[in-house]
Amino acid sequence: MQSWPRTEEEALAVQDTLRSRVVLTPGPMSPATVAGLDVAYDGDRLAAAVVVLDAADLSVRDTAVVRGRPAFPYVPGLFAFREVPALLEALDRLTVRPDVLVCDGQGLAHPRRFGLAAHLGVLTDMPSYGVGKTRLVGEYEPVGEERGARSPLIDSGETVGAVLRTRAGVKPVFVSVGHRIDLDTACALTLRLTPRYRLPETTRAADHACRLAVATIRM
DNA sequence: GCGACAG
DNA sequence: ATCTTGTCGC
Repeated sequence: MQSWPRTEEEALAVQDTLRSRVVLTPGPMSPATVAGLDVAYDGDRLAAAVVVLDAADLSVRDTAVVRGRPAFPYVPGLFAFREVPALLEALDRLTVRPDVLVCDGQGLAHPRRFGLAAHLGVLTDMPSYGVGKTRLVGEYEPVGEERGARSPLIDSGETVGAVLRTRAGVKPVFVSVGHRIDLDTACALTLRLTPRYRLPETTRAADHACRLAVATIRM
C-alpha cells in the first residue's frame, strides 16, 4: 500500500498532511450498522478486532480479527501509527459494511486535532469518532452525575469533544468527532450503545474479540 | 527543570 | 496496553 513512518518526525509530517482531509459534516443520523474497533497486546504481538453490530438491537452482524505486530512505538499523540495498519486490515476483511466506526481513543481531542478516530476516518473515508476512557488533551467542568449529562472538552479555547456520562455515578467517557460526523450525533449514538455499561457495546464486543485472539497467540 | 501524556 | 487479590454489589 504505502510506506509507514519510522520516526516521530515522519509521523508528525504524515499527520500534518492527512489532517487537512478531515471532513466535518452532520450525521449519519440513523446508521443501520455500527462498528467497534480495539486492539489487545501480548508482548510484541497484537490482535486487532472489528465487530459490526446492528444499530437497532445491538446484535453482532460481523466480526473480523487479524494478528500482527505494532507498527510504531507508543508515543502520546502518535498512538494511531501503532494500531492503524492492523485495524485497516481487519476492516478489509469485513463482509458487512459498517455505517460508522466507533474507535477506542480520541478523534479531534488531540494536540494536533488528528487522533486515531480521525486518522482511520480519513484513510477509509467512513464516518468515524472516538470514545476514550481517559483524557489526552483539554479541560472541562464537572459533569452531571446522571446518565446523559455532558460537559464540553475544551483545548486552547476550542471545543474538541465532550465528556459524557454514560452511566449514573460512573466515570464519564471522552467523545470526540473523527470524520464525517458531528459531536451531537456521536454523543447520541454513544448513549444508544451504552444501555447498561460505561463503554459502548461496540467497544466491549471488539475488546472481547481481540482478547480471545491474543490469547490464542500464546498457545 | 517539573509534570502531563489516547492505548 | 499490561502487571495483579481481594472485595463490594446486583
